[in-house]
Amino acid sequence: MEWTAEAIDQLRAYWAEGHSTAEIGRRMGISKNAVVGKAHRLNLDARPSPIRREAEAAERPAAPRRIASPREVAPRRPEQPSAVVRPFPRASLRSCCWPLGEPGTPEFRFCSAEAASGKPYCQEHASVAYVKARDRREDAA
DNA sequence: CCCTGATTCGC
DNA sequence: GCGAATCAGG
Repeated sequence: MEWTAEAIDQLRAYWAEGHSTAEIGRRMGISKNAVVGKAHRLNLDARPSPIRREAEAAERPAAPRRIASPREVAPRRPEQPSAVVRPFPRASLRSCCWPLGEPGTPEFRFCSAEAASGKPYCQEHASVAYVKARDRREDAA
């Protein structure tokens, strides 16, 4: 591509009109790379780029930015969340989550009896939930 | 897979 | 200086 003054004017005009690099390339019969390359060299206003170069961004920050004061700053302990919001106060007091009724109906609820220790179900439902493999044959799929 | 723009680098 | 190749996001 011979960048005559006319060609450069045309590029500037299209660029100023906000055409995409590919569109300018189409109109001028050149590649969009030629357009973007020339635009870059002419220091035309950069378009919002869709990309963000991780490689550069990741390499650069090695440059230490000295903004902190020379004085040493007391180590700041991150504030500990004082209370984690838990749906249940204590694992040991968990209530049975065996479903009762038809899901989606107003009657649907969970058993809510006190769960057997370490299990999500109360004693009664745990006995239903946990079946010895040997006794399960007739229920199997 | 289409689009976008930016950067790189051999020419 | 040029622009294809490549990258990276939509």
